[in-house]
Amino acid sequence: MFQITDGELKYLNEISSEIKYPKGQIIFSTSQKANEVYYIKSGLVKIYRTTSDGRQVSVAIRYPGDFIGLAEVLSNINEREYSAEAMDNVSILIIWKDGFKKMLCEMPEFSEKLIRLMSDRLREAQNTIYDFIMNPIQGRLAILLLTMAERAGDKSEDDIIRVRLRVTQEELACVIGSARQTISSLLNLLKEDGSIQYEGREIVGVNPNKLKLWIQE
Amino acid sequence: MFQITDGELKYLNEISSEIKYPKGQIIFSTSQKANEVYYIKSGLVKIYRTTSDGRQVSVAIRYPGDFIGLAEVLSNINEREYSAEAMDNVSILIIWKDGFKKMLCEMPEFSEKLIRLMSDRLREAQNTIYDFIMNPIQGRLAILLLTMAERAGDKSEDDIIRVRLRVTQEELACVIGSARQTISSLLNLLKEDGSIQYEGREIVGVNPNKLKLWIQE
DNA sequence: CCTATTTTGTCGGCTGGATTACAGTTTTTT
DNA sequence: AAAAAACTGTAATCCAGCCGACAAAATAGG
Repeated sequence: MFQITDGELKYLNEISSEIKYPKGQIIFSTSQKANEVYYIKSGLVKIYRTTSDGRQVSVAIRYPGDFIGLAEVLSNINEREYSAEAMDNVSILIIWKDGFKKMLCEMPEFSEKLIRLMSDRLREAQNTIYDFIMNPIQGRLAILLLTMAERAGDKSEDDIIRVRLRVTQEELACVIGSARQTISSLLNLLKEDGSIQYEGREIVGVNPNKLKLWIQE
Repeated sequence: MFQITDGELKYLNEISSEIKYPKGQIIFSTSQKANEVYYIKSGLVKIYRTTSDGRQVSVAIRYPGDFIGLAEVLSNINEREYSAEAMDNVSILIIWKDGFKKMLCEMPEFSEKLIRLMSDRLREAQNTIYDFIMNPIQGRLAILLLTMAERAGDKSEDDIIRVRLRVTQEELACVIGSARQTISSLLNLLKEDGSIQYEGREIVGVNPNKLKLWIQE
């Protein structure tokens, strides 16, 4: 998928400043002015909206190497539609709109790549919609854990992916539109089944092949 | 949102050929080669995938003025991930990949607009995900009818939107991930309520304000 | 115009998963 | 180290909405 080149990263570094957000900190939130985009150097970020009755609904999780806050800036929308929060200690480059747009003009290959990036994200979002329709909760959870592991973990020699996912059940529930208690039982089910290695409050390994058995295709 | 200029349309006409598809005809389908994009001149098109057990799941509906088949071409994917079917009698321009990419190079403003288009679509898809999590079936149905009316209907002097939506309940069910029978009762409920005007098998008018009362925000 | 096919209405039964409730556990704060 | 706060496990209850079944209506096709 999308990979930034060294040259592009160098350019980015010049026009941006690096900020570190501790776990739980809000990076931007709904209806703020959308004057900048961000590039994640390390850590996980959740994109979500808070509903009128106070619940959170997440529509995506972003990983190191991802841009966030792009959609509003590229659509020329003034206000953020979603909020972003650090799920970890996160290190981020903040890039002002004008600088970013200038970069797009000066580096046409980057601009081309950005079309591909947005296109990839659209396909990803459509697949999420598809998965929501097709899969009951276990399936959605399996898909989520699988993608999180693939993007945040290291493949080891056997086909188990080693990770260190410190995510609360509440957070998982928000992403797949479910209740915390349901996640609790399901995680233990997946653990028994050997689909995931789940120690204390941390997921430390997932077995993709076993997990996939839970997913409706 | 995205609007094509006369100049762009003229260019498109030169590099494309027009095809008419009767209702029900498949325009492209999953795992075919993705060598072209399409521009809808008239009619509605559903983007969907057929599941292993034969059901259809729709992830979007596209309207006149929309491109379809873009994501695979822009992501440089070889095979279609979704299928497209004419929901009406549809008139479409078919534009070959090479011609389209050439157009992107020759018309940089168009290329810029395309980024905005993909960005709009991503936001739209994210909102769909949000709505799926937040809304029970009535809400999703209300949202669907509202967007269909807004995009395929004409606003009349009062705030009722006049449309002519000949869509089966089955098709609506596929889009919101529900069962046909449920749609049947809900449509009649919305009709009684005055949210929609529903005669025979056709939706001929919707009242946005009343419909919105069914939607969780 | 008659027949075959597709679409719609309706109605119980059944169930996945939300909700409520509370106790136990781990982490953070003081 | 104690107290507070945040997170997790489990169990009982309840209901939105899926499913199956079938009759009625509309459309299409010959």
